[in-house]
Amino acid sequence: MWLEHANAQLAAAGHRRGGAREAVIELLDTQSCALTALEIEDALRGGRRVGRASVYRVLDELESLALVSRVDVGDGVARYEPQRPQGAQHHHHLVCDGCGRLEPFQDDALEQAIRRLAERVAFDVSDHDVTLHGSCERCSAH
Amino acid sequence: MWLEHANAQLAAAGHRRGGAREAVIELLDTQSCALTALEIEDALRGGRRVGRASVYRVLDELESLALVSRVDVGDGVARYEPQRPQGAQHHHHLVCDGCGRLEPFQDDALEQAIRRLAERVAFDVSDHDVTLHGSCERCSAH
DNA sequence: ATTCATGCAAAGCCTTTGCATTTGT
DNA sequence: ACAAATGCAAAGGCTTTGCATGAAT
Repeated sequence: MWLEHANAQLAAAGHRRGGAREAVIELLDTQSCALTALEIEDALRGGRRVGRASVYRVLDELESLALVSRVDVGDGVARYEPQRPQGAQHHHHLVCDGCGRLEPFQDDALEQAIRRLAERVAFDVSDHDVTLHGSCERCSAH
Repeated sequence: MWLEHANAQLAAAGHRRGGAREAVIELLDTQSCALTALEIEDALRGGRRVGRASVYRVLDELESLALVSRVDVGDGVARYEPQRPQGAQHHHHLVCDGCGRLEPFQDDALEQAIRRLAERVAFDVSDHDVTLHGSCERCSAH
């Protein structure tokens, strides 16, 4: 679904197809949460190897077409995840400051609060990120 | 107010006083929004000069005592701002993706949504960040 | 006198860029 | 054939670390 959407958008934007980009898109399509560039490179180690620079370049293209969103949870590493059409599977993240675990969540009340907020500020808001920091179940046990 | 609080906490944690840290704390105390390490270093160029490494080390100490909070708006640079007691002046950020301008905002409905959300998730939530991306008035004009 | 705080320079890490090569159309 | 896509290596930028010096108690 997202894969087809992404390919269509890329074609419409006048991009040629290429093996590296195809591999990155196929991988992202199977993910529900965010991956770092390095994780993507590693995950592709088995199949179609993709150079690190290409991973970054592909992610950059995809981001500029709003096909992926960049997530920054504050550890200095950028993460990327598919941005599905019509906001499907739109979510935010819980980050465990103990072990680094990343977990997605959805919350309608939060989204509504943000929509209302976006209307009253001077900015033309196009996107938003919410990150909850804390300790996951496992780390809290200690 | 925050300055005193910060110094008290540092003393309680067994830290000695030092010129570099004092300078950083005094600067942060006058700020209402987040600064990068480099901005802090530059701002102190006139008075008590502080080495870059010291800026980072001081910020790190302050963060681990929850005296500052680290804000990451997605441009790959860490920003720091005083975390005042009792959540005073607690706010989040609007980021202009055009010019990089950073603007704080407060919203009670948003905070309430996050409080409720924090109760129903498996994590022990200690903190949260909200970033709205978009275009500021000036950039939207073009 | 000890031990912590600081500064400088070097090292690290993620990310971007330059350039030659390969690949798609 | 032409231009875009890719890979490698080098360069960049922010942040951290090592080590010697200075300051606080």
